[in-house]
Amino acid sequence: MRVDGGGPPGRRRDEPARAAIVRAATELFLAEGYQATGTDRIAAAAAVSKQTVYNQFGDKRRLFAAVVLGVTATAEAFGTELSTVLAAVSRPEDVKPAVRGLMRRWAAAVLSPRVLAVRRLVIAEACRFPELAAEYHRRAPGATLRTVAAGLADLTERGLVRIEDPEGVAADLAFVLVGAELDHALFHPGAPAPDDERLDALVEHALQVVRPLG
Amino acid sequence: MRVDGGGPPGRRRDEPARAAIVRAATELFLAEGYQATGTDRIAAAAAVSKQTVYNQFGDKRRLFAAVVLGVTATAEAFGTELSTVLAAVSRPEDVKPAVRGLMRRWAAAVLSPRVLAVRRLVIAEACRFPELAAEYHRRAPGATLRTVAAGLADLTERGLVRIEDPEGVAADLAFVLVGAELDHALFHPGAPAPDDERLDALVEHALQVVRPLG
DNA sequence: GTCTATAGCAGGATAGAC
DNA sequence: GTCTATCCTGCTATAGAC
Repeated sequence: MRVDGGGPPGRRRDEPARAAIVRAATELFLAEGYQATGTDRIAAAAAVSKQTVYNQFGDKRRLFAAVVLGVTATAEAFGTELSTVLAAVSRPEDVKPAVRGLMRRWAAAVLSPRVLAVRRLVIAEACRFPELAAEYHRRAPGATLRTVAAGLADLTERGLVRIEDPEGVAADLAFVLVGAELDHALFHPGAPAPDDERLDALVEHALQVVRPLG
Repeated sequence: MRVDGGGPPGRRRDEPARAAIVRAATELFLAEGYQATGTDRIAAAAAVSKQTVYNQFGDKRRLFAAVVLGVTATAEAFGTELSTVLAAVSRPEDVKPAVRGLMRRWAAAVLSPRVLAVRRLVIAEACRFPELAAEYHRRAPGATLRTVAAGLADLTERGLVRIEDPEGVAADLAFVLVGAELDHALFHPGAPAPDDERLDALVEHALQVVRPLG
């Protein structure tokens, strides 16, 4: 068990180096890919020496793991935001607006250029980093899906909606909502993200198709 | 304009070399990825010299393009099969079994290990080969979707079903059918393909969710 | 822990004989 | 067109001084 501040005072000084390396590596990996990004360029972008990278992470694979697991933090933050929104619903007439807003932010997040780039990166290296890919999937898209399912189950328990299979409905909702756009975007990097009108249309369409919420 | 047989007789003899190289490169790219596969290993696997690879394709990028466009042939064959099946439906009571069979084969194809590997490969290189990725998407998943939409429109015109938005229904059908499995499989290489029971369950679920076909 | 310098190796692409 | 042999560049990872 480690207690913050229990170590020598100088120890916290090396965190900026690690953080700078992770930040630089994240941007480069997302832009150029894992294999095409040399440790030289990562070190230069982080303004440290190449050896510092190896001292901090041991090898390039572990740096990659740190990068991938690092970007899941935003997904976790998004998940807690989702559950907060759904937990705040108390009247039946508030369900629909809340779900609408939730889906809109969900779609915008999944289809954002950065999240798409992360998906491409992890999928690209899934064969070489199978456990890492599985862990990313569990932490990011999987966690969001489970959060939405839990929220729907909670709404059902509180009598605000009537959904028998929350996991199934959450999955249907997700893939009717963003499936086509996500599929297209993965193969069209650089294509513009959906604008506000498009996002609204996606939400309306999904609510129309997935009956228990329409 | 080129006429087959118009060239010197010896010309057709170099097609086996090209084909062998494409076959070998396809297997290696799918298994190891584009960047991780050296031209040396491709040449060895094709039982030709490395120089022959460069004589035939100029550089590695063009070989990659030949590989990716080559694997779309099976998708095109699948598309013609789909339209044949739907065009053969003549009685209203034959629609549902035909659609069921179609969806089953569709799901099995999309979730097959080989097609998944192709998806990972093309997505992995989408940033470096944007036009190629777009062309693959147009020829393979896009073409299948358009074929299904055209089939649904044809069934509607012949009064066998009543679908107002064939493109939309085809897309919803596709992503409710395979969206979750596809998403999971892309991040879990080596995971077993869905068995027959699972495929049947996917089909039933999709038919239940997408109303115009249930 | 951090730097400069370098080992060791594999990659894509080419030269030149046949 | 096909082969063998080679060039050169870039990579990951390490050595050794401070």
